[in-house]
Amino acid sequence: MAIESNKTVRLSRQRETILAELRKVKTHPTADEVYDMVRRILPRISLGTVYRNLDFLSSRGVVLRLGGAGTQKRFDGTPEPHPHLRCSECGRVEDLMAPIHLPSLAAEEAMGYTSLRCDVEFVGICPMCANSKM
Amino acid sequence: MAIESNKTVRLSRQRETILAELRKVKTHPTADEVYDMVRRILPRISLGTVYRNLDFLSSRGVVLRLGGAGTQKRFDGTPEPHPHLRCSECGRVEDLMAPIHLPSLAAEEAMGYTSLRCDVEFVGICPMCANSKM
DNA sequence: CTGCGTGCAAATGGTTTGCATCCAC
DNA sequence: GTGGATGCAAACCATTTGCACGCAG
Repeated sequence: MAIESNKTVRLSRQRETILAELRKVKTHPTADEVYDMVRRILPRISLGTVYRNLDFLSSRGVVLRLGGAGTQKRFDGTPEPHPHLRCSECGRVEDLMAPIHLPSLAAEEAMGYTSLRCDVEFVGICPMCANSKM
Repeated sequence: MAIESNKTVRLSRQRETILAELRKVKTHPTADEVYDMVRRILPRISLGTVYRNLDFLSSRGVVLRLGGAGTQKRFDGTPEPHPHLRCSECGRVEDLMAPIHLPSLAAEEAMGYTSLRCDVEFVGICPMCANSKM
């Protein structure tokens, strides 16, 4: 789980395609959705490979793995942390357009934690779900 | 999934105990850990009941369900949103002591979302994990 | 050539659910 | 007495993993 940079990194067609597809969209797809997107290009790719590469890419900071409130994890082709807007009903996640002042922590407030980054997520009900609820 | 307040709410020994135990600790236990805590008092309680009640309580806003970056969900006996500190290695979650200015969103920035709340989570490596890594 | 990456399928593990029974109101 | 809540166990479903083969370097 630690950072190991001493292995040869290979650029397979699968890995390449997964990253390209993820960067192509502005949504924040689940692994399953990435699988669907990539399968249109590489029909024989397996879901396991998608998971492995999404893991690989996010552990290197190339993409962002969004933990979030829902069950499934979602992935973001933009590696810089930025605030998200999540619908608690349908689980959809989008980028927040309004610029937000990201809170940061002084060293003496971090309680000894290192490599700190900050996740900000606004959770609410999206217009579509608000409609279908009444 | 919508808010329904027209049903009789019953206070079972199990529900009562789960809430009491959750409020008793300052940690943010997983459902499994809550199960262990409550089982010391009600040995015959089932894990399913714990999940059902944690669900029930968090859907009513009595406790907080922390989505977070890890796999398992964690629960917080304090219902008011407040920033958390999560270790990316061991998954432990604690409250952030330093007061943080919680970002908020003006209506015109919310992109039509309603019932907005803001989750802020600092993710880093806790002192214990930092040690055992080298 | 080497060994990292893949496809496939089975295994895992947290969470949910169906059903008969129980008990709070 | 009645219907919400429980215990138990099976079902779910996203994610992970073992293994033999394939291909990038």
